[in-house]
Amino acid sequence: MSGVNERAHKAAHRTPDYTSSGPGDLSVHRMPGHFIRRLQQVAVRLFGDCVGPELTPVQYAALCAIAQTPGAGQAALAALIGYDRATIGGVIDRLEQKGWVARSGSPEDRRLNLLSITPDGQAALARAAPAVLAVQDKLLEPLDPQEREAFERMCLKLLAHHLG
Amino acid sequence: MSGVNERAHKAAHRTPDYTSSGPGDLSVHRMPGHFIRRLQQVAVRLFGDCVGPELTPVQYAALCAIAQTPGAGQAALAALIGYDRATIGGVIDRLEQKGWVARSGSPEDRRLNLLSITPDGQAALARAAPAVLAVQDKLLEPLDPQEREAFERMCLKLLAHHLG
DNA sequence: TACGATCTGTATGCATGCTGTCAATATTGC
DNA sequence: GCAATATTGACAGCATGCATACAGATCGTA
Repeated sequence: MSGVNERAHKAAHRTPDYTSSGPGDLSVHRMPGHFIRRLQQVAVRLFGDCVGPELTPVQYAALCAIAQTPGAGQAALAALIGYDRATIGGVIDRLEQKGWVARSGSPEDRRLNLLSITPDGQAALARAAPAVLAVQDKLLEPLDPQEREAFERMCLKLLAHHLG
Repeated sequence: MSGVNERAHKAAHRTPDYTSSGPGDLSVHRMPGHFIRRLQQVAVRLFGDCVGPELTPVQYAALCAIAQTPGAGQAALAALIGYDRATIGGVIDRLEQKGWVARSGSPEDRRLNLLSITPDGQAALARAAPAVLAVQDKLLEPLDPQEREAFERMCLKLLAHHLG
């Protein structure tokens, strides 16, 4: 195990939650919102462990979306992956700084920053893809195939309800 | 619907994901890690909508843990709810600034900041509790009782595997 | 008892994330 | 054609989160 998020991880080892909390527990440890928070924490740590520090989950999602939707503006990109317009700016900044993404103005609409992936960006994406897929597998590792299918189906159901 | 996270929420409405993405989609929209990320986003937005801006999810969890574990230091508190030692400091700062939490040194171990909840903090906690419970319910609203049980069980299974 | 290992809180730096605001630019209604 | 409106990207501000490093304090042990 790498040192990513070592403190929070070690900390979690010291709590008895998640393995034996009793039915009378009214604290945060019984709340789905807290589960999701901790799962997000786990997923980010796994991503760092498997993919490495050169690409964050957010940057991967953005790079992926840019590759699949060439010529989109920042707002359109944010819409695609559910980010905020204010957040995506900094993400693109960092991807641009690495030379993986290029901004170019649009002649038709001078407000837009048309985004495109560079060859280096393509290479980085291809390099990271296997590890990213491995993360998804490790994440759901303790679930059997039926449970995985059910988990993903319920996640999609929740997202469709709250976002759709 | 309140205006919390309006931009990302409106953005999400414009994407066809989560309702009709085809089986050949290799993008981020098929990845459990991305689902969890979006669910976390939804949960935070629901929390803001139901509880209000005076208490964040993180602050609620911390306040809750302090109320249940009086006399714990910051590191112990962080371990209880899975935060980082470096993060909890700022959270406590803000709770202390609101007058809901008090720091006091320990005579036995002068490194420790013993944490305790104030009467105002107790009141804030009691005020927020119903809304926080409502958030959990709204979050899993689209799932029937069996699905909710299964979802929570699988979350706990995942967390026990990755943290335990 | 001295000393090294460990623990605690803090500070810094980086990366998300969201709110509110703003200027520039398009679009629409009249 | 022009005024009201909407959209876009940028910026400031606040709140997580984590890695790293540091100083003070404690603990285990030789």
